Amino acid sequence: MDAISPKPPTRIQQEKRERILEAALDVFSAHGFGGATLDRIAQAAGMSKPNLLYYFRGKDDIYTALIERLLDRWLEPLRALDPQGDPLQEIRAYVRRKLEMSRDYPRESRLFAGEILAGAPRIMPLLEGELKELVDDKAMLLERWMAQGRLRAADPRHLIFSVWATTQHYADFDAQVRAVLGPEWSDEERFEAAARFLEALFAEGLRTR
Amino acid sequence: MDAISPKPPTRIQQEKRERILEAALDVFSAHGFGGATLDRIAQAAGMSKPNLLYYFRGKDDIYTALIERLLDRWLEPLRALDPQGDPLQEIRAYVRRKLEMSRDYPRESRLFAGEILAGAPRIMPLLEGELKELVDDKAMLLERWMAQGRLRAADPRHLIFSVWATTQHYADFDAQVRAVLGPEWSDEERFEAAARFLEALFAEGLRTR
DNA sequence: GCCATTTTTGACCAGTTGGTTCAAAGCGTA
DNA sequence: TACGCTTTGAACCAACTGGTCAAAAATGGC
Repeated sequence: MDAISPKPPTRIQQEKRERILEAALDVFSAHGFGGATLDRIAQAAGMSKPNLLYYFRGKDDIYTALIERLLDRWLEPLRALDPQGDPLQEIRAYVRRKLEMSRDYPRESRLFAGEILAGAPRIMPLLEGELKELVDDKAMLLERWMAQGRLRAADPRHLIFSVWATTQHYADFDAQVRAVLGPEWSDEERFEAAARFLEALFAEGLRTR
Repeated sequence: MDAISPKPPTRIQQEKRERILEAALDVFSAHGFGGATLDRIAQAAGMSKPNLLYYFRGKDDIYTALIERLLDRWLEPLRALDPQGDPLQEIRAYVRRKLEMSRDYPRESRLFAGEILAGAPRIMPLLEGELKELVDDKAMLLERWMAQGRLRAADPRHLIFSVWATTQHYADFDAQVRAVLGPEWSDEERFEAAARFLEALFAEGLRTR
């Protein structure tokens, strides 16, 4: 008897769960939790609804599985902030990595944004635990850099917020960004212009004179 | 016969519509369009559902009425950017006003964010029209200031995006901000710290050396 | 090829949703 | 008081929702 893992998932189970999560990411990120339906997710995954419910207990189960899997990847860029590196270069690299994530994983960003927008009812413990600890840790690092005069003195947590806000904006508010810029900008041009602007803003805004 | 306005709305009609919109703002901003129900809005407005539907044609009608009414107030701070003023002071004031709106009208901000997040299906024409025109206009003003050397050269549209993103973050992602900062910050302290940080970031980031 | 297990599906269900019906109840005005 | 118009709510409806069930199909070890 194996109490911990009575039945190791088969290859087909993993594949199907993966296909479902991929489809659910599409649907949830486009319509929100309330606007998404199991039928739609099942159709997008190319299977029947009962079949989908054979692999997941229900709508909430799929949703939470998606979000939990997300958080790790989402925090990776902040984790990579290196205490040994040059402060301004580290922040610049952080901004760039975060912006790349908005470009490469916009659906994930929107899913996350929708959850927070609704008050984060399903992941509040994660935010108050794992996320807060990481931010507290990196805030201390930033404060150290500021005390050493290698970075302009400023509230480190609000600095982190502003990086999140500015970079995720290009995924979460993509519709607005496109509408305002007009159709004459390609995806690459938009990304490059945003990267240039944000790197300069933070570099100049945080450089000690 | 009055073709334009065959029946001027009575005082009671205006009051009831107002009460409904107020209640709908509560419900829509908290649960999103899909998650909101007419019953809930009717209950929040203190009336029966058929009564509510006597004043509005349907769920969409309420939602669009809310959003359209919003846009004007939302753009006011950007409109107030004064060509005669001092560039850095104008931007600083713009950031402060926008942040005050996040503090004073968080439900409106979240409603708007939800709409954009879903791809702005109902207000895309407004974004491509009114909003784009205003941004184009103010971008020219910023470019003029930059050409005069009164502001660091940078992409003016992405500058506007970054002001939107950083300030609205405190309304739209309020749940996350609170979770990360912890309970020991009062609303005023949070707002003051955010204002200080953002004003400094943009002032230093855009100042010519 | 046989059998137990896993995977898939069509049919179905109870609850909720946006929206309607219609008759009763206000309400201003003469 | 009597008349028309506005306002209200109980009951109702069709469509859709998340979720179930039992039986069929596919799979895999022997």
